[in-house]
Amino acid sequence: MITVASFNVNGVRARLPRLIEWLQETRPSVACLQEIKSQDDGFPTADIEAIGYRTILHGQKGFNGVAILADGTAPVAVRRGLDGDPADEQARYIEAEVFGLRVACIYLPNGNPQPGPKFDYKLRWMERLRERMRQIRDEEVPAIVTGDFNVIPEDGDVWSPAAMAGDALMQPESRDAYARLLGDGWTDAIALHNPRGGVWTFWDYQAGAWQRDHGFRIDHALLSPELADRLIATGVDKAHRGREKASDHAPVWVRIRS
DNA sequence: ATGACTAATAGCATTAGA
Repeated sequence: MITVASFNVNGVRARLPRLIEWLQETRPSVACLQEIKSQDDGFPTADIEAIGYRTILHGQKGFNGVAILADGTAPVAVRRGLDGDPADEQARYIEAEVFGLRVACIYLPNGNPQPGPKFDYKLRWMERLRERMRQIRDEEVPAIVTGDFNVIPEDGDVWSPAAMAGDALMQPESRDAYARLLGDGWTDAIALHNPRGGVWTFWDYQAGAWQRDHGFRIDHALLSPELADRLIATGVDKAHRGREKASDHAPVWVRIRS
């Protein structure tokens, strides 16, 4: 079996003890990290190699940044960044081959406040992502696109649709763009296994959101048709959100047949 | 009605997050 996990760590250096213990406790085959907030130079590669993981990165100073870790083997990078906007310098996409899978790790733009240039950037980025995902789909390979999508797909994916109504994460334009990805043949693995919703992957640091279970589902795992057939299980490592100095996201994972 | 909290920077206040 192969487990592919995704974890928005909200700063890899600030999160290093939590990240190391999560890797050791759950031992995913592949771990996709977002918001490492680190350049390649500052990434704690040695600490991660010391527990048996190899890393490839698309880093950036201060913000964003994505990485793919693999247990005992080095992921082979396929690309960093998306086509369609040469001026875009934000590190939000990395894609690799590992364990016979194509794995894309994404950190989709938040888009707040909306309307505005950040929301426009989000929607453009989603169209660029769609183009790449259509290319991957057309290769007919077992593939997973996972990470922080910053989209609440349905009202059942948020503790209070009313409280979040004005947020970029659940605007109709954001949801429609996400739905188009699924319409191209990708399967939302966590939604498939939780059809009634009510599963959260993010709880804000503010207003006691964790204690009140005021969360939403924005970290997703999308499977190509060739991989969806091999899906065994999905999960959210919710308990890790409640630990000391936790990220505001919990890790999510899918387990597939080898 | 508002704000709440956290991380990174080369800024000890500001930006960004979601």
